[in-house]
Amino acid sequence: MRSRAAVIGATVDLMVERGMHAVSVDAIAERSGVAKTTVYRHWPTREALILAAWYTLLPDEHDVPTGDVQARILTLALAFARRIGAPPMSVLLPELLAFAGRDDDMRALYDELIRVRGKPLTEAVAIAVAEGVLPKRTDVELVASLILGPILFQQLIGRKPFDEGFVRQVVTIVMESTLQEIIQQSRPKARNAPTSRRQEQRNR
Amino acid sequence: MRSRAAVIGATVDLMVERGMHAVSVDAIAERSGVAKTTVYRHWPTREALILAAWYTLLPDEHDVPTGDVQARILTLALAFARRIGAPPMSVLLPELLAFAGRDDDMRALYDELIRVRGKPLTEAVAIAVAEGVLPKRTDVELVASLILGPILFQQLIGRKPFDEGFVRQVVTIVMESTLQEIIQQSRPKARNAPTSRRQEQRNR
DNA sequence: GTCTTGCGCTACTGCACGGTAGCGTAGCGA
DNA sequence: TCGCTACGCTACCGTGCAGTAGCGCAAGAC
Repeated sequence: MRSRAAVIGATVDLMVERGMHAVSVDAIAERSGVAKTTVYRHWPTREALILAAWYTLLPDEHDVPTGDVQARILTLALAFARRIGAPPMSVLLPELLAFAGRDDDMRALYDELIRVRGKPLTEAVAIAVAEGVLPKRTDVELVASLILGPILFQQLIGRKPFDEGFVRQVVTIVMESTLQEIIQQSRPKARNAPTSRRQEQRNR
Repeated sequence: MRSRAAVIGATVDLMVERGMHAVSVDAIAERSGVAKTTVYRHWPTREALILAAWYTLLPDEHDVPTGDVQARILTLALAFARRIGAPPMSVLLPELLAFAGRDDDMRALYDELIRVRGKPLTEAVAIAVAEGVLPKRTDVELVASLILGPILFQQLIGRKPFDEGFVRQVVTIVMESTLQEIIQQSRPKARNAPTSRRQEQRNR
């Protein structure tokens, strides 16, 4: 049983270095110093091993930061930025995303990751609403997207390094926006419909 | 020369279906009805073929929408949302992102994609600034991130379908925000520094 | 002592894949 | 008619890789 950790560790390392699809069991055995046969004694297939390695990367159900809501939201946004901006996540997240579209197990793993990672922030936003920091009827999910989206875009798409000032700025803009009446659940539930046409020409 | 198009087409199809890394030359030959040897007469290696197929997916330097700036920005945001929300991009973008971190050719391809795709929006935002729709000294890149980020987040990370109302809402919030004094190039250039500490406690 | 657990090692099968060699041929312009 | 271009086809090589078989060994439990 003492070989499991070594194998999982080597697997994660190799996934980051070469990509999930390019990790061979032979390479894992060599890197970990564990015999290939022993690897197969613990996991039935290569896929199962990769999946198991991935699950060790999921966070535990959490050390939520303390302090007032504003500070908490900022802390969570900074943590998110730091995490997706550096290995292993900066490398593995796109791959996981790609595989989640094709493999059911990876899809389940991904959903779990999003669920666990997303909860603290949406909860914090909900508390902000409850405490009156954000107006009633605020669309919690929308606010989360408005905060995390730009950070994701800058770092993952723009490949810019982590920038604390940028994160602070985004959080401030979203939280302080006096147009928050718009950030509400008032829009029609119609998804993908050409119907919605409410807030057009508001040009000055 | 009449076989090139068939080969490229089959390559793109297979990339979407199986992922870039899982496309074999044998499969391409079979799918396209072109002999494997002929494939190698046009492209020296598998990698070169994959890259060539990718380059056909880049947009031409553009049909920029017309109309006033506000409408133009909205149109561009909607186009972005539609594109990344559906195949082939919904599947291929994460893979390209992953490979761009490891392969120099893919990196160059990716940079080109971002450059061509990103230009119209940043230009439109710049025009909006010039015309006074957005305040002077607005940080153009920041505004672009604030618009595209949430859309990307919703669709790619959240795996939500395209939602026109959502896109409209995001654009409206960013464009109409009266806190736009903050959306400016005033923050220090210090990247990654623990220095910036300007807009903390603004709690009410 | 002996039994069990966990592991190492060598050797092997089967297969998919990248890439090449060699030969044949349909079409087209001069 | 000649020759050139673009292509098809069959066959092949080498290699890397998933997964298996079989044997042996050390250490702790009892």
